[in-house]
Amino acid sequence: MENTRTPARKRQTGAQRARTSRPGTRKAEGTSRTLLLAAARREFARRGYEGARVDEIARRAGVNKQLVYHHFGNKEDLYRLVLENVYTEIREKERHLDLSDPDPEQAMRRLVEFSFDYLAGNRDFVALLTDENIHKGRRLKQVANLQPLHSPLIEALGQILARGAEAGVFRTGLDPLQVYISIAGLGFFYFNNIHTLSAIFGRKLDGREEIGARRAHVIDLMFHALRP
Amino acid sequence: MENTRTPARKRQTGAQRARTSRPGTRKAEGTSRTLLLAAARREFARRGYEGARVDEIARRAGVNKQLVYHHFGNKEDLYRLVLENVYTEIREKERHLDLSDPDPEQAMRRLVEFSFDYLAGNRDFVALLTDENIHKGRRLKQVANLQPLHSPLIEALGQILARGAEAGVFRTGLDPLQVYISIAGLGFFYFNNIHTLSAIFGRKLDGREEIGARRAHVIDLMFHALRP
Amino acid sequence: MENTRTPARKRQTGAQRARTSRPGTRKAEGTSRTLLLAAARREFARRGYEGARVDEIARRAGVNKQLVYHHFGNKEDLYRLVLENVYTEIREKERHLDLSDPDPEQAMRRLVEFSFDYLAGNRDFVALLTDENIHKGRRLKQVANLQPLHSPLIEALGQILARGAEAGVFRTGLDPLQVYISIAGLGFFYFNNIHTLSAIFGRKLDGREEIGARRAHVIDLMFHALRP
Amino acid sequence: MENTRTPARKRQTGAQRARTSRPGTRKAEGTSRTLLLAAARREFARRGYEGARVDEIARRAGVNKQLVYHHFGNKEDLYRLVLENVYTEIREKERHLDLSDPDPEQAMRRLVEFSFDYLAGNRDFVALLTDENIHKGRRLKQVANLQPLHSPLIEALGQILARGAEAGVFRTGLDPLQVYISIAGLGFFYFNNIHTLSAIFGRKLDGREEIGARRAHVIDLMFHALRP
DNA sequence: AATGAATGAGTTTTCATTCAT
DNA sequence: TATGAATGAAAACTCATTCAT
Repeated sequence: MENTRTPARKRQTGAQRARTSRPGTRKAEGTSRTLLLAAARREFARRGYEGARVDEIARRAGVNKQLVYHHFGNKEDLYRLVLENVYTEIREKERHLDLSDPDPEQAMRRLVEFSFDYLAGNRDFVALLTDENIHKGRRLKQVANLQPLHSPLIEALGQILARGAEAGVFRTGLDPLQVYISIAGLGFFYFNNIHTLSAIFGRKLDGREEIGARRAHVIDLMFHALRP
Repeated sequence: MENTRTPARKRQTGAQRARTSRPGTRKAEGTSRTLLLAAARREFARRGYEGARVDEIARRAGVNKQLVYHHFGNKEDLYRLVLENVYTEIREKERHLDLSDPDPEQAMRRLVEFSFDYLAGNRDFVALLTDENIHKGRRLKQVANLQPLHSPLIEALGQILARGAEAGVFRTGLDPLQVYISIAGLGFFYFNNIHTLSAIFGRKLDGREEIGARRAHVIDLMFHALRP
Repeated sequence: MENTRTPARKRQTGAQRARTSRPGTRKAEGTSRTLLLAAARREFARRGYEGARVDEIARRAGVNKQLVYHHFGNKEDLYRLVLENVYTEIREKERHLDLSDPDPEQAMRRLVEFSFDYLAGNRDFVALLTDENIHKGRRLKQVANLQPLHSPLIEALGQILARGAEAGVFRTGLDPLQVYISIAGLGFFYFNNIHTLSAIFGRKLDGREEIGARRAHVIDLMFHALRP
Repeated sequence: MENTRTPARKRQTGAQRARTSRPGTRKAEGTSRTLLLAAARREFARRGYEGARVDEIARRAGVNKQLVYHHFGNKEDLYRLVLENVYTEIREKERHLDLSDPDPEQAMRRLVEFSFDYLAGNRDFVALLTDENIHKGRRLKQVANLQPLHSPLIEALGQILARGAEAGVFRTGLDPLQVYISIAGLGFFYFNNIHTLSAIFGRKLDGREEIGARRAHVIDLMFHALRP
């Protein structure tokens, strides 16, 4: 009854070729590609992978739809690339995050604030992450070089906790991974579920003030939770 | 070009009518409807609204596709009904949750554990909630009788916090809503993002043991955070 | 611009229904499927697999294009089915061909005439066969139950040759398979290449008279070739 | 867009020289054109006109796709040129075929062998011819100077038959055109349908030995058929 | 002569939904 | 209540061709 849909000649045209572009040769070099990537990110974040429309991505980028296929091969490859970029971006940000402050509380505050502020400012990231999880992370797994991505962060967090414990400002016996997930979760859930939470509690949570209140609460909560 | 393909509340024909079935008339009374509802819930949770297929829902329920339309009108109405059911379900559970324990710490523990365990045991709920948020909660808003749904819970939580503060076991000045969101978020993020977190940290978090560790951490974290 | 279906030829189901209606079952039972199959056969024969248009097949069948996918899954599966049918058809015809005439010359004449006349009357078969060969028979190989298809025919031909040799009317030492291929080839090439041959020799070969001349020549040639 | 029939025709080489970093070397002279023509022939033969891809032709020739349009105008013109070349080629070969041997049997043998061997060695020709026929020879008709192409051959064959009849080695009353078609058909069908025949009879016919057997059979058959 | 970027016009395929029984 | 057949609208994707350099 069902049709065996064979992609058959899938091909990964364009995408590969376009990646090795040399700047300077053409003035519009990479422009349409960049525009498309940005539009794709937005569309995928807004509607999810299935809900996103290639047509709409092209329209938003202001270019012809076929360029999507020319540059990225197909919808799924484009999605994967967006995912990869989004992760690379946050990784870069994290890398530039100075957690080596001699004061462990200061370092911790910086981490918690960064985590919250990044999510607040990059709702696309939240949405993409979430949609990817609905699909069981299938596509993310196909993105290379991700495993060692956050490990340094966890390590840094472990050192902060250790230094804090030594200094007597943090309690001991905490798993850095769990703490990291908690820090992330306290902000993530708020932004991810901001619409249903608003609906259920009859209180629009998306305002500047409300977000500020949440931010304060998260910082406060974490610090109290880490006290010895 | 907006793709609002389905004129929102097109009609709630048939569906509503069918709900009030008279018992005793047919042996399979309500069966196909129930089967469809369960199948729909699973399919929507697994693939999101856009990714879900009406065909697949019917197939999973083992009935003819047309019955979907017969019982529920259309895909969106079915989705809304699933959403409503899912919320009604957790509301029921919460209602039966006894938070009136004279010991505020006991009551709090009960709430935190319930929150975590419910999410752990109802991944469908997590997924549906998340997908609904991707769509900005549009559909949830159309579900009636939801606003006052969780207010009692927030109230109860407020009382627990108050009693705990009075008893000197919790600190004061905490916004019950923020606390509630934190409790939920600490578990929700873990389950919602379990696939990407597993991929990124190279550690499968979906095992019984790992979930247990997370549960302990969440309880521990909350209690430390609430200490005076 | 798609096939704006004019109400005029929207469907002539009335006539069709009257033709194949069986009381008790569904009126249009299998009708659209049959119509599509016939249209597909024609379209594939006329344009080759790649040149054929699903749109056109549906238009010719007088049904909605999506029925193609409903009934056959996709273009390639439909093609495969057409191929299978075409082979089944000739197999049936061959099966009913009585080659057991005690007179081996009579039997041989029957075979040669049948072979030529079948190709003359089923240009679709010629075209489909040829297109399939351009694609290296890839699809035909996927059609089940084809290997033992013509073996009986070769066997029968072998017996005719043997009986003829015994009776002194045919020479000996002939490989039945080669003879079969020759018989088929003498007609096939003519019909397959009728257009280019006409162009090259400036003589339209597609007329009734020309075909008759070719037929006579083939029979004559084969009989002379088989003489002792 | 007119095409040049002379393969070695010189064209402007300024830009070309600029590209090949060594001004003065004309090694690439006309190369891309020739490469494209060869690639096109192969691609058209392998996939048919509709199945052939301009992209693939350029890729196989190792040049930019736009050169196809630069040199040949468009896909169809390129196809026509390939067709023309292919015919010119066989015409050249036939022209060099010495059929004036005083011994008519010798001349006939030469013709039959040439016909078979040419098809055996130029499968591209077989495929192109066949595809062209699927399209009813439309394009071939547009190729100039083809009508009188084979007439000399038919004439020569007529003379061979006449001399043979006179010498008592061939029978009389044979139409040279029919004989020619038979000679061609006996080989053509074998090569054209080699894949489906192999599939149907479960015997791979593409081996050196099998082809040799077919060759012997064809010669044998023709000579027996021509006997008085 | 040569190229990479871009595009218009299809083409297959998908999918929610309705029809007729 | 239940079903198989059919369909409209749109989706992803393809491909020959042109543009600008």
